[in-house]
Amino acid sequence: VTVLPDEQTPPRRMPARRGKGEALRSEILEAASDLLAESGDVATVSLRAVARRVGIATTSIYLHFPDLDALILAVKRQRFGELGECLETALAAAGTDPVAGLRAVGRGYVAFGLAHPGHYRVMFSASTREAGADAFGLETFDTLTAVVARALDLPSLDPGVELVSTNLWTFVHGLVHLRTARPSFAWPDLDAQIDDMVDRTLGHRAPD
Amino acid sequence: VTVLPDEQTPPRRMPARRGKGEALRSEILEAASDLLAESGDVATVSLRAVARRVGIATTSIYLHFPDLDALILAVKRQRFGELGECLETALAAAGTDPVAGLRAVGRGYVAFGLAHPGHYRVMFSASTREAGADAFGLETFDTLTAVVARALDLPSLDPGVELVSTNLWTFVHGLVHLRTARPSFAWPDLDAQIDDMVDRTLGHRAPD
DNA sequence: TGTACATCAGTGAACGCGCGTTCACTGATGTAC
DNA sequence: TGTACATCAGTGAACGCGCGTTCACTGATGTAC
Repeated sequence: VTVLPDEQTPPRRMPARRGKGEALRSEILEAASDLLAESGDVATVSLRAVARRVGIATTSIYLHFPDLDALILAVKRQRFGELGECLETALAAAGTDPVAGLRAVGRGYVAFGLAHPGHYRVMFSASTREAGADAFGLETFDTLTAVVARALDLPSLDPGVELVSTNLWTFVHGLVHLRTARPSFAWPDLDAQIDDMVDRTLGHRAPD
Repeated sequence: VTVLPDEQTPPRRMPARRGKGEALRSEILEAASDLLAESGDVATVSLRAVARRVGIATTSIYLHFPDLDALILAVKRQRFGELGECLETALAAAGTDPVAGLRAVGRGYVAFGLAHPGHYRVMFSASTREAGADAFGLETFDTLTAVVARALDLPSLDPGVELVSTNLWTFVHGLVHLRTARPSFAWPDLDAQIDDMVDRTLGHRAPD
Protein backbone atom coordinates (compact mmCIF):
# COMPACT_ATOMS: atom_id res chain seq x y z
CA VAL A 1 0.00 0.00 0.00
CA THR A 2 1.39 3.35 -1.02
CA VAL A 3 1.07 6.18 1.41
CA LEU A 4 -0.31 9.13 -0.48
CA PRO A 5 1.39 12.37 0.45
CA ASP A 6 -1.82 14.32 1.00
CA GLU A 7 -3.51 11.48 2.89
CA GLN A 8 -5.94 12.49 5.67
CA THR A 9 -3.12 11.96 8.13
CA PRO A 10 -3.87 13.05 11.71
CA PRO A 11 -2.06 16.35 12.19
CA ARG A 12 -0.13 15.68 15.35
CA ARG A 13 -0.52 18.60 17.68
CA MET A 14 2.50 20.81 18.20
CA PRO A 15 3.30 20.51 21.91
CA ALA A 16 3.11 23.76 23.83
CA ARG A 17 6.21 25.47 25.13
CA ARG A 18 7.51 24.29 28.50
CA GLY A 19 5.25 25.32 31.37
CA LYS A 20 2.65 26.61 28.91
CA GLY A 21 0.31 23.64 28.74
CA GLU A 22 -2.48 25.98 29.87
CA ALA A 23 -3.37 26.72 26.26
CA LEU A 24 -4.70 23.21 25.72
CA ARG A 25 -6.47 23.35 29.07
CA SER A 26 -8.55 26.27 27.87
CA GLU A 27 -9.35 24.55 24.60
CA ILE A 28 -10.57 21.49 26.47
CA LEU A 29 -12.68 23.61 28.78
CA GLU A 30 -14.25 25.44 25.89
CA ALA A 31 -15.01 22.24 23.98
CA ALA A 32 -16.62 20.70 27.05
CA SER A 33 -18.57 23.88 27.58
CA ASP A 34 -19.84 23.82 24.00
CA LEU A 35 -20.92 20.20 24.28
CA LEU A 36 -22.78 20.91 27.50
CA ALA A 37 -24.44 23.94 25.95
CA GLU A 38 -25.67 21.83 23.08
CA SER A 39 -27.03 18.93 25.07
CA GLY A 40 -27.86 20.57 28.39
CA ASP A 41 -27.19 17.19 29.90
CA VAL A 42 -24.12 16.17 31.87
CA ALA A 43 -24.64 12.50 31.06
CA THR A 44 -24.21 12.94 27.32
CA VAL A 45 -20.73 14.43 27.51
CA SER A 46 -17.75 12.08 27.43
CA LEU A 47 -13.99 12.46 27.53
CA ARG A 48 -13.82 10.98 24.07
CA ALA A 49 -16.37 13.43 22.69
CA VAL A 50 -14.46 16.37 24.17
CA ALA A 51 -11.17 15.08 22.76
CA ARG A 52 -12.76 14.60 19.36
CA ARG A 53 -14.05 18.18 19.42
CA VAL A 54 -10.65 19.60 20.32
CA GLY A 55 -8.83 17.31 17.90
CA ILE A 56 -6.51 15.67 20.42
CA ALA A 57 -5.98 12.22 21.87
CA THR A 58 -8.45 11.33 24.60
CA THR A 59 -5.67 10.69 27.05
CA SER A 60 -4.36 14.22 26.69
CA ILE A 61 -7.27 15.43 28.81
CA TYR A 62 -5.77 13.62 31.79
CA LEU A 63 -2.84 16.01 31.62
CA HIS A 64 -5.16 18.82 32.72
CA PHE A 65 -8.11 17.25 34.54
CA PRO A 66 -8.15 14.21 36.83
CA ASP A 67 -11.43 12.96 35.36
CA LEU A 68 -14.66 13.90 33.61
CA ASP A 69 -16.33 15.10 36.79
CA ALA A 70 -13.56 17.60 37.44
CA LEU A 71 -13.83 18.90 33.89
CA ILE A 72 -17.58 19.41 34.14
CA LEU A 73 -17.20 21.03 37.53
CA ALA A 74 -14.70 23.50 36.04
CA VAL A 75 -17.23 24.43 33.36
CA LYS A 76 -19.94 24.95 35.97
CA ARG A 77 -17.68 27.18 38.02
CA GLN A 78 -16.93 29.28 34.96
CA ARG A 79 -20.60 29.73 34.07
CA PHE A 80 -21.56 30.71 37.60
CA GLY A 81 -18.85 33.34 37.45
CA GLU A 82 -20.34 34.64 34.23
CA LEU A 83 -23.83 34.75 35.68
CA GLY A 84 -22.52 36.79 38.60
CA GLU A 85 -20.81 39.28 36.29
CA CYS A 86 -23.98 39.52 34.22
CA LEU A 87 -26.03 40.56 37.22
CA GLU A 88 -23.43 43.05 38.43
CA THR A 89 -23.36 44.65 35.02
CA ALA A 90 -27.14 44.80 34.77
CA LEU A 91 -27.34 46.29 38.24
CA ALA A 92 -24.71 48.93 37.55
CA ALA A 93 -26.47 49.94 34.33
CA ALA A 94 -29.81 50.41 36.11
CA GLY A 95 -28.88 53.61 37.88
CA THR A 96 -29.75 54.47 41.45
CA ASP A 97 -33.47 53.70 41.69
CA PRO A 98 -33.82 50.62 43.95
CA VAL A 99 -36.89 49.26 42.18
CA ALA A 100 -35.29 49.69 38.77
CA GLY A 101 -32.27 47.86 40.16
CA LEU A 102 -34.36 44.92 41.29
CA ARG A 103 -36.14 44.76 37.98
CA ALA A 104 -32.80 44.88 36.15
CA VAL A 105 -31.37 42.03 38.21
CA GLY A 106 -34.43 39.91 37.56
CA ARG A 107 -34.34 40.60 33.85
CA GLY A 108 -30.59 40.00 33.74
CA TYR A 109 -30.89 36.64 35.47
CA VAL A 110 -33.62 35.47 33.13
CA ALA A 111 -31.82 36.82 30.07
CA PHE A 112 -28.69 34.88 31.00
CA GLY A 113 -30.61 31.67 31.54
CA LEU A 114 -32.59 31.90 28.32
CA ALA A 115 -29.50 32.86 26.33
CA HIS A 116 -27.65 29.77 27.58
CA PRO A 117 -30.36 27.19 28.26
CA GLY A 118 -28.03 24.21 28.06
CA HIS A 119 -25.56 25.70 30.49
CA TYR A 120 -28.30 26.84 32.81
CA ARG A 121 -29.69 23.32 33.04
CA VAL A 122 -26.27 21.91 33.75
CA MET A 123 -25.64 24.49 36.46
CA PHE A 124 -28.71 23.28 38.32
CA SER A 125 -28.65 19.63 37.41
CA ALA A 126 -28.39 17.07 40.14
CA SER A 127 -24.85 17.35 41.44
CA THR A 128 -22.19 15.12 40.12
CA ARG A 129 -21.02 13.10 43.12
CA GLU A 130 -18.78 16.09 43.83
CA ALA A 131 -19.51 17.42 47.32
CA GLY A 132 -19.29 21.22 47.23
CA ALA A 133 -21.06 21.64 43.89
CA ASP A 134 -24.24 22.24 45.82
CA ALA A 135 -22.98 25.58 47.13
CA PHE A 136 -22.44 27.22 43.74
CA GLY A 137 -23.95 30.62 43.19
CA LEU A 138 -24.22 31.75 46.79
CA GLU A 139 -22.49 35.07 46.18
CA THR A 140 -24.98 35.67 43.41
CA PHE A 141 -27.80 35.17 45.86
CA ASP A 142 -26.16 37.69 48.20
CA THR A 143 -26.24 40.23 45.39
CA LEU A 144 -29.96 39.67 45.06
CA THR A 145 -30.53 39.96 48.80
CA ALA A 146 -28.76 43.31 48.90
CA VAL A 147 -30.87 44.67 46.05
CA VAL A 148 -34.08 43.47 47.66
CA ALA A 149 -33.12 45.02 51.00
CA ARG A 150 -32.51 48.32 49.26
CA ALA A 151 -35.81 48.14 47.39
CA LEU A 152 -37.77 47.30 50.54
CA ASP A 153 -35.75 49.79 52.60
CA LEU A 154 -35.05 47.14 55.22
CA PRO A 155 -31.82 45.69 56.64
CA SER A 156 -30.37 42.73 54.73
CA LEU A 157 -30.90 40.44 57.69
CA ASP A 158 -34.60 41.18 58.05
CA PRO A 159 -36.56 37.92 57.73
CA GLY A 160 -38.92 39.58 55.27
CA VAL A 161 -35.98 40.38 53.02
CA GLU A 162 -34.83 36.79 53.22
CA LEU A 163 -38.27 35.51 52.27
CA VAL A 164 -38.70 37.94 49.38
CA SER A 165 -35.21 37.30 48.03
CA THR A 166 -35.68 33.56 48.16
CA ASN A 167 -39.05 33.78 46.48
CA LEU A 168 -37.76 36.02 43.72
CA TRP A 169 -34.83 33.71 43.06
CA THR A 170 -37.27 30.81 43.03
CA PHE A 171 -39.41 32.67 40.54
CA VAL A 172 -36.69 33.63 38.07
CA HIS A 173 -35.23 30.15 38.29
CA GLY A 174 -38.62 28.64 37.57
CA LEU A 175 -39.08 31.04 34.69
CA VAL A 176 -35.88 30.00 32.97
CA HIS A 177 -36.24 26.32 33.65
CA LEU A 178 -39.91 26.00 32.76
CA ARG A 179 -39.66 28.05 29.58
CA THR A 180 -36.81 25.88 28.32
CA ALA A 181 -38.64 22.70 29.36
CA ARG A 182 -41.95 23.77 27.76
CA PRO A 183 -40.95 25.89 24.78
CA SER A 184 -44.28 25.44 23.01
CA PHE A 185 -46.44 26.58 25.90
CA ALA A 186 -48.38 29.81 25.24
CA TRP A 187 -46.13 31.99 27.37
CA PRO A 188 -47.11 35.58 28.15
CA ASP A 189 -44.69 38.38 27.37
CA LEU A 190 -41.45 37.77 29.23
CA ASP A 191 -40.96 41.24 30.71
CA ALA A 192 -44.63 41.38 31.66
CA GLN A 193 -44.13 38.25 33.71
CA ILE A 194 -41.08 39.61 35.47
CA ASP A 195 -42.47 43.08 36.08
CA ASP A 196 -45.75 41.74 37.38
CA MET A 197 -43.91 39.57 39.86
CA VAL A 198 -41.60 42.36 41.01
CA ASP A 199 -44.51 44.78 41.40
CA ARG A 200 -46.66 42.42 43.40
CA THR A 201 -43.68 41.42 45.50
CA LEU A 202 -42.88 45.02 46.37
CA GLY A 203 -46.52 45.66 47.14
CA HIS A 204 -47.05 48.10 44.28
CA ARG A 205 -50.17 47.67 42.28
CA ALA A 206 -49.29 46.47 38.81
CA PRO A 207 -49.74 49.28 36.29
CA ASP A 208 -53.10 48.79 34.60
CA VAL B 1 -17.67 -30.03 35.36
CA THR B 2 -20.54 -31.34 37.48
CA VAL B 3 -23.71 -29.31 37.57
CA LEU B 4 -24.65 -28.90 41.20
CA PRO B 5 -28.36 -29.44 41.78
CA ASP B 6 -28.86 -26.30 43.88
CA GLU B 7 -26.78 -24.14 41.56
CA GLN B 8 -27.87 -20.47 41.25
CA THR B 9 -29.78 -21.40 38.14
CA PRO B 10 -31.80 -18.55 36.59
CA PRO B 11 -35.44 -19.19 37.49
CA ARG B 12 -37.08 -19.03 34.13
CA ARG B 13 -40.18 -16.91 34.31
CA MET B 14 -43.50 -18.71 34.02
CA PRO B 15 -45.14 -17.22 30.91
CA ALA B 16 -48.42 -15.46 31.51
CA ARG B 17 -51.69 -16.95 30.36
CA ARG B 18 -52.68 -16.23 26.79
CA GLY B 19 -53.66 -12.62 26.22
CA LYS B 20 -52.55 -11.69 29.73
CA GLY B 21 -49.07 -10.40 29.02
CA GLU B 22 -50.16 -7.11 30.62
CA ALA B 23 -48.90 -8.31 33.98
CA LEU B 24 -45.28 -8.13 32.87
CA ARG B 25 -45.94 -4.79 31.23
CA SER B 26 -46.87 -3.31 34.58
CA GLU B 27 -43.83 -4.82 36.25
CA ILE B 28 -41.59 -3.28 33.61
CA LEU B 29 -43.26 0.10 33.98
CA GLU B 30 -42.86 0.00 37.73
CA ALA B 31 -39.20 -1.01 37.55
CA ALA B 32 -38.46 1.78 35.09
CA SER B 33 -40.34 4.19 37.30
CA ASP B 34 -38.30 3.15 40.33
CA LEU B 35 -35.02 3.56 38.46
CA LEU B 36 -36.04 7.04 37.28
CA ALA B 37 -37.10 7.99 40.78
CA GLU B 38 -33.71 6.99 42.12
CA SER B 39 -31.57 8.73 39.53
CA GLY B 40 -33.83 11.57 38.42
CA ASP B 41 -32.03 11.31 35.12
CA VAL B 42 -33.37 9.82 31.92
CA ALA B 43 -29.89 9.14 30.59
CA THR B 44 -28.93 6.73 33.36
CA VAL B 45 -31.77 4.30 32.72
CA SER B 46 -31.21 1.47 30.26
CA LEU B 47 -33.25 -1.42 28.93
CA ARG B 48 -30.77 -3.80 30.49
CA ALA B 49 -31.02 -2.14 33.89
CA VAL B 50 -34.81 -2.33 33.79
CA ALA B 51 -34.71 -5.99 32.77
CA ARG B 52 -32.25 -6.75 35.57
CA ARG B 53 -34.54 -5.08 38.10
CA VAL B 54 -37.58 -7.06 36.94
CA GLY B 55 -35.60 -10.27 36.62
CA ILE B 56 -36.32 -10.97 32.98
CA ALA B 57 -34.38 -11.13 29.72
CA THR B 58 -33.65 -7.74 28.22
CA THR B 59 -35.40 -8.68 25.02
CA SER B 60 -38.66 -9.37 26.81
CA ILE B 61 -39.15 -5.62 27.14
CA TYR B 62 -39.59 -5.41 23.38
CA LEU B 63 -42.75 -7.47 23.73
CA HIS B 64 -44.37 -4.51 25.49
CA PHE B 65 -42.52 -1.35 24.41
CA PRO B 66 -41.00 -0.53 21.03
CA ASP B 67 -37.94 1.06 22.63
CA LEU B 68 -36.52 2.81 25.68
CA ASP B 69 -38.00 6.18 24.74
CA ALA B 70 -41.51 4.73 24.65
CA LEU B 71 -41.01 3.15 28.05
CA ILE B 72 -39.83 6.38 29.63
CA LEU B 73 -42.65 8.28 27.97
CA ALA B 74 -45.14 5.86 29.49
CA VAL B 75 -43.68 6.52 32.93
CA LYS B 76 -43.92 10.28 32.41
CA ARG B 77 -47.53 10.03 31.32
CA GLN B 78 -48.33 8.02 34.45
CA ARG B 79 -46.71 10.56 36.76
CA PHE B 80 -48.45 13.51 35.16
CA GLY B 81 -51.71 11.69 35.72
CA GLU B 82 -50.81 11.27 39.37
CA LEU B 83 -49.91 14.93 39.75
CA GLY B 84 -53.28 15.90 38.30
CA GLU B 85 -55.14 13.63 40.71
CA CYS B 86 -53.09 15.02 43.59
CA LEU B 87 -54.17 18.57 42.82
CA GLU B 88 -57.83 17.61 42.35
CA THR B 89 -57.80 15.87 45.70
CA ALA B 90 -56.12 18.80 47.46
CA LEU B 91 -58.58 21.21 45.87
CA ALA B 92 -61.60 19.14 46.86
CA ALA B 93 -60.36 18.90 50.44
CA ALA B 94 -59.92 22.66 50.72
CA GLY B 95 -63.61 23.47 50.92
CA THR B 96 -65.31 26.36 49.17
CA ASP B 97 -63.11 29.35 50.03
CA PRO B 98 -61.36 30.39 46.77
CA VAL B 99 -58.20 31.61 48.48
CA ALA B 100 -57.94 28.46 50.56
CA GLY B 101 -58.37 26.51 47.33
CA LEU B 102 -55.52 28.33 45.64
CA ARG B 103 -53.28 27.84 48.64
CA ALA B 104 -54.16 24.13 48.70
CA VAL B 105 -53.34 23.67 45.03
CA GLY B 106 -49.98 25.39 45.50
CA ARG B 107 -49.11 23.30 48.52
CA GLY B 108 -50.30 20.14 46.80
CA TYR B 109 -48.15 20.80 43.74
CA VAL B 110 -45.06 21.44 45.83
CA ALA B 111 -45.75 18.47 48.08
CA PHE B 112 -45.98 16.17 45.09
CA GLY B 113 -42.75 17.46 43.62
CA LEU B 114 -40.78 17.26 46.83
CA ALA B 115 -42.15 13.80 47.60
CA HIS B 116 -40.99 12.50 44.21
CA PRO B 117 -37.99 14.62 43.28
CA GLY B 118 -36.55 12.13 40.81
CA HIS B 119 -39.82 11.78 38.95
CA TYR B 120 -40.42 15.51 39.01
CA ARG B 121 -37.06 16.15 37.36
CA VAL B 122 -37.75 13.56 34.70
CA MET B 123 -41.18 15.07 33.99
CA PHE B 124 -39.55 18.38 33.16
CA SER B 125 -36.29 17.19 31.69
CA ALA B 126 -35.46 18.12 28.13
CA SER B 127 -37.82 16.08 26.00
CA THR B 128 -36.73 12.81 24.62
CA ARG B 129 -36.83 13.27 20.86
CA GLU B 130 -40.50 12.33 21.18
CA ALA B 131 -42.61 15.13 19.74
CA GLY B 132 -45.70 15.57 21.91
CA ALA B 133 -43.90 15.15 25.23
CA ASP B 134 -43.71 18.92 25.43
CA ALA B 135 -47.46 19.23 25.91
CA PHE B 136 -47.69 17.16 29.08
CA GLY B 137 -49.52 18.62 32.01
CA LEU B 138 -51.67 21.10 30.16
CA GLU B 139 -54.91 19.94 31.82
CA THR B 140 -53.17 20.45 35.13
CA PHE B 141 -52.46 24.03 34.18
CA ASP B 142 -56.12 24.49 33.29
CA THR B 143 -57.03 23.39 36.80
CA LEU B 144 -54.76 26.08 38.18
CA THR B 145 -56.20 28.73 35.87
CA ALA B 146 -59.73 27.93 37.03
CA VAL B 147 -58.74 28.23 40.68
CA VAL B 148 -56.96 31.52 40.09
CA ALA B 149 -59.95 32.93 38.20
CA ARG B 150 -62.20 32.01 41.10
CA ALA B 151 -59.83 33.55 43.65
CA LEU B 152 -59.51 36.79 41.66
CA ASP B 153 -63.21 36.75 40.81
CA LEU B 154 -62.44 37.26 37.13
CA PRO B 155 -63.31 35.24 34.02
CA SER B 156 -60.82 32.47 33.13
CA LEU B 157 -59.93 34.19 29.89
CA ASP B 158 -58.96 37.49 31.51
CA PRO B 159 -55.34 38.32 30.64
CA GLY B 160 -54.65 39.08 34.29
CA VAL B 161 -55.73 35.59 35.21
CA GLU B 162 -53.46 34.15 32.56
CA LEU B 163 -50.51 36.15 33.87
CA VAL B 164 -51.11 35.26 37.50
CA SER B 165 -51.65 31.58 36.75
CA THR B 166 -48.49 31.39 34.70
CA ASN B 167 -46.48 33.16 37.35
CA LEU B 168 -47.79 30.94 40.12
CA TRP B 169 -47.01 27.81 38.14
CA THR B 170 -43.57 29.24 37.43
CA PHE B 171 -43.11 29.85 41.13
CA VAL B 172 -44.14 26.42 42.41
CA HIS B 173 -42.10 24.78 39.69
CA GLY B 174 -39.08 26.81 40.67
CA LEU B 175 -39.66 25.96 44.29
CA VAL B 176 -39.61 22.22 43.68
CA HIS B 177 -36.75 22.28 41.23
CA LEU B 178 -34.50 24.66 43.11
CA ARG B 179 -35.00 22.98 46.48
CA THR B 180 -34.07 19.62 45.04
CA ALA B 181 -31.10 21.12 43.18
CA ARG B 182 -29.84 23.03 46.23
CA PRO B 183 -30.80 20.89 49.22
CA SER B 184 -28.24 22.46 51.54
CA PHE B 185 -29.33 26.06 50.95
CA ALA B 186 -30.78 27.78 54.04
CA TRP B 187 -34.38 27.57 52.88
CA PRO B 188 -37.12 29.43 54.75
CA ASP B 189 -40.16 27.52 55.97
CA LEU B 190 -41.87 25.90 53.01
CA ASP B 191 -45.43 26.94 53.75
CA ALA B 192 -44.27 30.45 54.57
CA GLN B 193 -42.77 30.69 51.08
CA ILE B 194 -45.94 29.47 49.42
CA ASP B 195 -48.33 31.53 51.50
CA ASP B 196 -46.27 34.68 51.08
CA MET B 197 -46.35 34.26 47.33
CA VAL B 198 -50.07 33.55 47.20
CA ASP B 199 -50.87 36.50 49.45
CA ARG B 200 -48.78 38.98 47.50
CA THR B 201 -50.14 37.63 44.24
CA LEU B 202 -53.73 38.09 45.34
CA GLY B 203 -52.90 41.56 46.58
CA HIS B 204 -53.47 40.77 50.25
CA ARG B 205 -50.94 42.05 52.67
CA ALA B 206 -48.96 39.18 54.11
CA PRO B 207 -50.04 38.61 57.74
CA ASP B 208 -47.53 40.35 59.98
C1' DT C 1 30.46 26.14 21.93
C1' DG C 2 29.03 21.31 21.97
C1' DT C 3 26.88 17.30 23.70
C1' DA C 4 24.38 14.24 26.82
C1' DC C 5 20.28 13.95 29.23
C1' DA C 6 16.05 15.03 32.06
C1' DT C 7 11.64 16.94 31.44
C1' DC C 8 7.44 18.14 29.68
C1' DA C 9 3.33 17.85 26.37
C1' DG C 10 1.04 14.88 23.96
C1' DT C 11 0.10 10.04 21.54
C1' DG C 12 -2.11 5.61 20.42
C1' DA C 13 -2.93 0.77 21.18
C1' DA C 14 -5.27 -2.10 24.22
C1' DC C 15 -8.29 -3.68 28.04
C1' DG C 16 -12.80 -4.74 29.85
C1' DC C 17 -17.58 -3.05 30.34
C1' DG C 18 -22.47 -1.86 29.49
C1' DC C 19 -25.23 -0.68 26.03
C1' DG C 20 -29.42 -1.39 22.08
C1' DT C 21 -30.87 -4.43 18.86
C1' DT C 22 -31.13 -8.86 15.85
C1' DC C 23 -32.40 -13.40 15.48
C1' DA C 24 -33.44 -18.12 15.94
C1' DC C 25 -35.12 -20.63 19.80
C1' DT C 26 -38.29 -22.85 23.65
C1' DG C 27 -42.16 -24.52 25.69
C1' DA C 28 -46.76 -24.11 27.67
C1' DT C 29 -51.52 -23.00 26.23
C1' DG C 30 -55.27 -23.18 23.67
C1' DT C 31 -57.77 -24.75 19.21
C1' DA C 32 -59.15 -27.66 15.02
C1' DC C 33 -60.40 -31.80 13.65
C1' DT D 1 -61.77 -38.34 24.00
C1' DG D 2 -57.29 -37.87 21.55
C1' DT D 3 -53.89 -35.75 18.76
C1' DA D 4 -51.63 -32.44 15.69
C1' DC D 5 -50.56 -27.84 15.37
C1' DA D 6 -50.71 -22.64 15.59
C1' DT D 7 -49.96 -19.09 18.85
C1' DC D 8 -48.31 -16.50 22.39
C1' DA D 9 -44.90 -15.13 26.17
C1' DG D 10 -40.53 -15.13 27.04
C1' DT D 11 -35.29 -16.57 26.32
C1' DG D 12 -30.30 -16.18 25.40
C1' DA D 13 -26.39 -15.86 22.35
C1' DA D 14 -24.28 -12.75 19.42
C1' DC D 15 -23.17 -8.36 16.95
C1' DG D 16 -20.99 -3.89 16.85
C1' DC D 17 -20.35 0.50 19.34
C1' DG D 18 -18.76 4.11 22.58
C1' DC D 19 -17.07 4.48 26.85
C1' DG D 20 -13.07 5.42 30.92
C1' DT D 21 -8.72 4.19 32.03
C1' DT D 22 -3.88 1.91 31.74
C1' DC D 23 0.49 1.93 29.90
C1' DA D 24 4.52 2.26 27.31
C1' DC D 25 5.81 5.43 23.77
C1' DT D 26 7.53 9.86 21.08
C1' DG D 27 9.80 13.85 20.24
C1' DA D 28 10.76 18.73 20.99
C1' DT D 29 12.60 21.86 24.63
C1' DG D 30 15.43 23.28 27.91
C1' DT D 31 19.58 22.41 31.22
C1' DA D 32 24.15 20.60 33.14
C1' DC D 33 28.56 20.11 32.31
